Amino acid sequence: MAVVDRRQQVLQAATKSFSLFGYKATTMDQVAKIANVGKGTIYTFFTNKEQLFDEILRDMMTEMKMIAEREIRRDKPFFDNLHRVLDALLEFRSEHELFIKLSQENREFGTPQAQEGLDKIESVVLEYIEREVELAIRQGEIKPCDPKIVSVVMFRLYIVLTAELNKTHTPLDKEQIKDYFRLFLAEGLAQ
Amino acid sequence: MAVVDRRQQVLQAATKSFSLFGYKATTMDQVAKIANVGKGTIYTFFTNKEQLFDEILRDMMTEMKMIAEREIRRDKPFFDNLHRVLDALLEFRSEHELFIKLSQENREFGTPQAQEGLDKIESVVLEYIEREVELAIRQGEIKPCDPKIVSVVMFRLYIVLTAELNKTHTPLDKEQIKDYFRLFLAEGLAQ
DNA sequence: AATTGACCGTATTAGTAAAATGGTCAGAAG
DNA sequence: CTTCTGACCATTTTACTAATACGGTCAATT
Repeated sequence: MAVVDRRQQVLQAATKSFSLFGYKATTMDQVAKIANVGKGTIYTFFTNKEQLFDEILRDMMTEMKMIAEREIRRDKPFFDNLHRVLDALLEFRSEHELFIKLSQENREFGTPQAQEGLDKIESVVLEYIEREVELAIRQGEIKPCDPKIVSVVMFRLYIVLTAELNKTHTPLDKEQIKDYFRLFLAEGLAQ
Repeated sequence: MAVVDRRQQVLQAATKSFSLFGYKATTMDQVAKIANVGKGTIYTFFTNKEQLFDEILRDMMTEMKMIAEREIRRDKPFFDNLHRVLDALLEFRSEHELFIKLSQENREFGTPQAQEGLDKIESVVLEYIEREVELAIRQGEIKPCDPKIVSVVMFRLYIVLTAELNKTHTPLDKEQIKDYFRLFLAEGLAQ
């Protein structure tokens, strides 16, 4: 069995366990067991638990970035691109599971590593959105505004529509999420 | 000293303590001391700590409702009223202090009573916004949409602009908050 | 050379005694 | 008699300690 395979096995097992049980409740013994690997093997690829977690987050963000890049057409309007990226991201439930589990762990236990992980994801996503918003402003596609504020609002709107709303409301389907994104961000409520 | 005065003293002292230290860190001995009252006196007006807390929340919500009612002119447009109410509410820092302390307590310690209190406030506010949004839809002032979703989004937008943003951004002043409220809710970003 | 799991020191949890807190009420104050 | 109070009680929370679990290592094994 090649080296890459074992490394990948560990990575997959850890991703599964972090998504299922969160950071704290995931033990290295457990990861080794799921990966069908001796515990020591993990430490030939990753210096420690935190670094393993970090690598998973990095991979997740890389994949999300790839999804976004793949959907963005520079010749198309900003809101077209936004909806296409949104659409593609909404298909990737696996990324969301880890994100949602970390949110939950952070709320319930306040695990610092969960908080740090979420902050890292958020800052990367916000940076990305911010650059796109800046571009859209320069190209006159959207009104002049502070990209920092707009990116935060867009991100929170995404969280509200995909996750928070589900506590009191039946979950929205993909089309509804996109419709409300358009309503609030593009058109506004006013008749 | 009249009965009402003592009751009011207790209420004021408790509000102060809850706002300053949160629910859990507020002891009945402390409230009695601040109010210059024997501990037993508190229990002549309030059955227990939770009920005292509840009454304070109720008072707070009543005052917020009064502020809203005072600003709403039924003959004026929806967004006019929205901005006037927002403006008036943003002036009342005292209400916000308790709200912000409870948010913090909930995040840091997960005190159940803090969570319950916040939920209560949220549900009352959401109900209020929902009714207003329904009315605005019926009068054709805003586009047809689910009032439940719109009220949640409006509430979260308020939280983001007044509180969450301050972690990474210099706090917005009242005018900026109103501007962004208009931008996202009324007009939309699209040129 | 790559892999492993028993092993080590430290961090977390469970268990318990001590302290603090919510709530009561007999008696003091008016 | 009515109002108010703080010492008192039962229960919860905290501080301390012993037991367990965990992250990480490395000599032995494949």
